[in-house]
Amino acid sequence: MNQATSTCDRILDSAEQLFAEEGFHATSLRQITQAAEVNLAAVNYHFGSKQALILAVFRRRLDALNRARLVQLEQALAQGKPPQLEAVLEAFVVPALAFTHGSADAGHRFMRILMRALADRDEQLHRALSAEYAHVMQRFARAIAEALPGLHERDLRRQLDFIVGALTYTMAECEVSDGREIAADLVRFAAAGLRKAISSRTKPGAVRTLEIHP
Amino acid sequence: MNQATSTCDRILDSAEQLFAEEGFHATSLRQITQAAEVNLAAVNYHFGSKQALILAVFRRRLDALNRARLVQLEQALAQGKPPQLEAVLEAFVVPALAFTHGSADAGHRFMRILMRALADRDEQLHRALSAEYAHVMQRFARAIAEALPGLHERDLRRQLDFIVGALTYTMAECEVSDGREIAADLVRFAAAGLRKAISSRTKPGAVRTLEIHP
DNA sequence: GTTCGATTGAAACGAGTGTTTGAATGTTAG
DNA sequence: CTAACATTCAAACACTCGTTTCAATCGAAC
Repeated sequence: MNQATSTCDRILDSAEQLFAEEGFHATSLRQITQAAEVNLAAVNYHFGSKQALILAVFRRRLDALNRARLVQLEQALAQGKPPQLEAVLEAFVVPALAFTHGSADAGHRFMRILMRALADRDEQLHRALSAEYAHVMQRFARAIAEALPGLHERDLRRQLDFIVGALTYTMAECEVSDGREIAADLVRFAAAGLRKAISSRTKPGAVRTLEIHP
Repeated sequence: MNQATSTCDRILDSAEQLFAEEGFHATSLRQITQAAEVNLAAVNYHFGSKQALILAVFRRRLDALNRARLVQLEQALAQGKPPQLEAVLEAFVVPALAFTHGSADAGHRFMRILMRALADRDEQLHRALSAEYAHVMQRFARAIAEALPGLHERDLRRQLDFIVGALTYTMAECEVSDGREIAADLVRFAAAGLRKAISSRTKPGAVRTLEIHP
């Protein structure tokens, strides 16, 4: 509203960076406002409280990330009647490393924040996370169920947790430059795991199975 | 040294529980000492500092966990010349939910702490974690390489990260009672992913592949 | 120019933090 | 018993935290 970047945005940028580096509780408002070159009281004036700032930092990126995921998912669904499993998984994984709005490693930073939030037991933050994610996860679960008929929804939900865990941990831990390669590996890894889940679940006694991956 | 549980142990128990529920930075020494019914100064007397207490909480469980993993891995390796992939993965996954020394959900609690530590950027804690884990991970990587000849070590390391992420996230997030079932699913999931990785990497152009799971 | 609302600024508030201190207490060996 | 040591205790230390307050400043509408 005034200069190159508004006070609100400068606070959000600095908070995002410091939260990723130090954590939510370990980062003080004085660190944030000093890095953002704004007054200490600006945080409580614009956001109300530190907790509200944390949520705001979250929503800004998570909205964009999940929107990008859904867009790519629609593209995948539009291409084939029974959607290609790999295309669905790519729609979930690839935007996680490509949605960087600002600097090049903003995605990496945010993944670190996301992992902190998942590890955190903060109720309010957890509920806000679920609210953002529940719709998206359900949409992807449905798409995967279409691509892999025969997989029970209850099992599917757990497999999705595996993928979320692997994605979040790996993206937060590894080098930024390897992002694309990691995503490709994870898609392959997850696709194989999902296909095995269906064949094992439908025939639990069969140890010798045969799979064809088109 | 004196009663049913020593001061040190009571501090470690209370700290572990509170760290899992609230996080490292969000938990104060006064909360811990009050829950443990010991004097505030006891922490600094017995452990030196809060940071040292965090490391102590960690080492106590992680040592036992990784020791149990290696024992089960040796059993798996002793059974077959080329080790069974599923047996190797079980040796990594199952102890994570079975190593509970004290109360029934101690393992669940510790997984939450472990996830916090992985998310945390604290250098000292991270180095301590690597020191505990590096040896174990290398041992498992070698075992998996034996079970799956043809898989490059560089790729294997990344697949292991996927498994660690999936295990930590799922164990920390889900119900305690589902532990055994989750472990079985994760082993199946990971085994399929690893087998696909080797076949995809050796023949990168081949989209139509065939797999037999003995 | 004046008025009014929104924003920024410097300073203080009260509460909570990890840590230290020094005396009191318990425990063991000579 | 007593000396020496390890442990516990209550109190205080110096500091940082998130939040609040109130005056100063800005920007437009009248």
